[in-house]
Amino acid sequence: MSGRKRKQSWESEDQTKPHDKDRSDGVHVKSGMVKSHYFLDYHQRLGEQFFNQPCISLAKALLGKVLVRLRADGVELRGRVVETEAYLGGEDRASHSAGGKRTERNTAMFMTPGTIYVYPIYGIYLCMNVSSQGEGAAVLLRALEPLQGLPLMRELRAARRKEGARTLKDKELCNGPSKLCQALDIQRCFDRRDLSSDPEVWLETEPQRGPQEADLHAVVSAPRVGIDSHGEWATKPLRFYLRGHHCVSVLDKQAERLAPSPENTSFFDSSSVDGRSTELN
DNA sequence: ATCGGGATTGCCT
DNA sequence: GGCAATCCCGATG
Repeated sequence: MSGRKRKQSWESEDQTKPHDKDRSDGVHVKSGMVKSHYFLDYHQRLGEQFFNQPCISLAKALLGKVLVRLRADGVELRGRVVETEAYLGGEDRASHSAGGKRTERNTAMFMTPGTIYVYPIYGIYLCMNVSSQGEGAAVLLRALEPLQGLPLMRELRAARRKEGARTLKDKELCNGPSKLCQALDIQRCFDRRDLSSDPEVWLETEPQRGPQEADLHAVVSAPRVGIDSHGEWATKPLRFYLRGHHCVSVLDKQAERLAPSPENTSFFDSSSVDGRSTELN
C-alpha cells in the first residue's frame, strides 16, 4: 500500500514538519505535563497534491487522516477523521453549489482543492468542509476521533452546554460536524483558508507505526445525513465512515448490512478484530 | 425589506 | 425519538 510509504511525492520538504518549534510546548494541559506519543513520531502534512483528487475519492482518502489545530496559546488539538460526506456541486441538488451556483457564502467550494469551506448552520453552529477537485465540490468533515488536547476540547464543548451538565465522554467530543468545529476551535474566519499552508490548521497522515487506523476498518458508504428533501440525491451513498468506529455520528445499519466492496475492505474483518464490535449492534 | 429553509445539537419525554 | 433553539443566507418583490 502506498499509504505506508515514509514519504510521499506530493509532500514538499518544507511542509512535512509544520511548527516543529511549537511541538515541545504544545501540550500544556493544566498540571501534569504529559507529552502524548504523537509527538514522538514524524508527522507528514498533507499538501495540495493530496487534496487535488475527485470529491468522492477525497472523501474516502480523508478517513484516517488527522486534523490538527494549533491555537494561538500554543495548544495543539488533534482528531482523526472517521466520517465524511461528499458534496459534488453541479447535479448534486444537496450541495450548496448545486447547478454551479456560486455565492458569497460558498465561494470556498470553488477555490483550490484543500481550501477550507466553513459555513454557519441553524444560526448557531458551524460546519467545516474541504474543497476537492471538481467545480464547486467539497467534502464535509462529520466526525473525528479525539487524539490530543481532550481537556481543552471538553472545555470548548462545555461552553455551549448547560452549566452542570454531565461530562462528555471522549467519543462525544467530535462526533458531529458542528461538534468537531467547537472542539477544535474551528472558526468562521477559517473559511477560504488553505489547509496545505495555513499555520493554524492542517491535515496530517498518522504516525507510521504498524497498520494505519483506517486500514483496520472497512469503509461504509451510506446516504448523507439531513438532506431528505433533495430527491434522488438524498439517497445516493455519499457519506463514508470507518465501520465499527465508536466516534461515528450516526450509524447506518442498513448500509452496513451490504457487503463492503473489495477496494474498501482490509485484510481483516473489522468487526471481529478491532475490539469495538459492540458498536455494531 | 421580508421570508423560508437549513450538510445540527441538546434536552426532554 | 421528538422538537425547540436560533439566525444566516439567498431568493423574491
